[in-house]
Amino acid sequence: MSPKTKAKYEARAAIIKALAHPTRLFIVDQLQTRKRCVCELTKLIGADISTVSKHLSLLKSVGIVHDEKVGQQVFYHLKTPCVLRFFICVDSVVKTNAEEQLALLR
Amino acid sequence: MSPKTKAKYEARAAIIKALAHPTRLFIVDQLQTRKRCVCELTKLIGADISTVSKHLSLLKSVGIVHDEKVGQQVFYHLKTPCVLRFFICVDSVVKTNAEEQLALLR
DNA sequence: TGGTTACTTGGTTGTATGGCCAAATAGGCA
DNA sequence: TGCCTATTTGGCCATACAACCAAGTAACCA
Repeated sequence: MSPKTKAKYEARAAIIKALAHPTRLFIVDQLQTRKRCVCELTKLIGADISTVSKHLSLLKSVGIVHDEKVGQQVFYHLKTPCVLRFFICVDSVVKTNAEEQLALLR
Repeated sequence: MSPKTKAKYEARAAIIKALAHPTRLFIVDQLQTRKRCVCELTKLIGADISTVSKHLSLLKSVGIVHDEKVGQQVFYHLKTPCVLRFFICVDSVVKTNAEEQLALLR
């Protein structure tokens, strides 16, 4: 693989890696409808606020979300809604896997 | 997050995680046109064959690729081409990031 | 059967990640 | 100013990942 090709796939992988965590997927899903502050997401997720903050800053660093400070709160919103369409594909893979598992038991 | 919700996002994350590596993204891209054997992919990638084999087995374990033994060779093919569409979105994120970087320099 | 090729698996090592706690920063309000 | 709330950052620890090498398995061929 040439250095140029490698760089291309590394750039892509960095973004996909940012999505490759259950909590961050949940966050993206929650931001689908509207922007939310860190405190709200923290309540929904049920983890330490520092953990949630780090997940958000990772999503922000790769350009998936954007943040906006309003008073003391920081609101995050989804910058690239196209990632949501991917979930449909992912869910179809999950479903197919489950069906194949079932088929093996028959 | 309820245990059920958590399980849903964990299942999704496992699949996305499998894609979150430059080599595996390259493999998926290569399998887009046709199935390929491990030896061919190994040459294209330029890593140890054991490394490539492990990447393939990970992709297989989450249901993204499928393998087929023909003589001594094992051919892998893409089972879920919908993942390719995601790359378009990912590339748009990469592009937007680059443009924003440029804008900052102006 | 013995050797060669293709691939997988096990072992080891270094590095990255994710979680929490604690401390630092920043904005509002009394 | 001083306190309270919201958020980020640093430190620490446990776990997971990726790479290579070496050894094991499987199919073909002489």
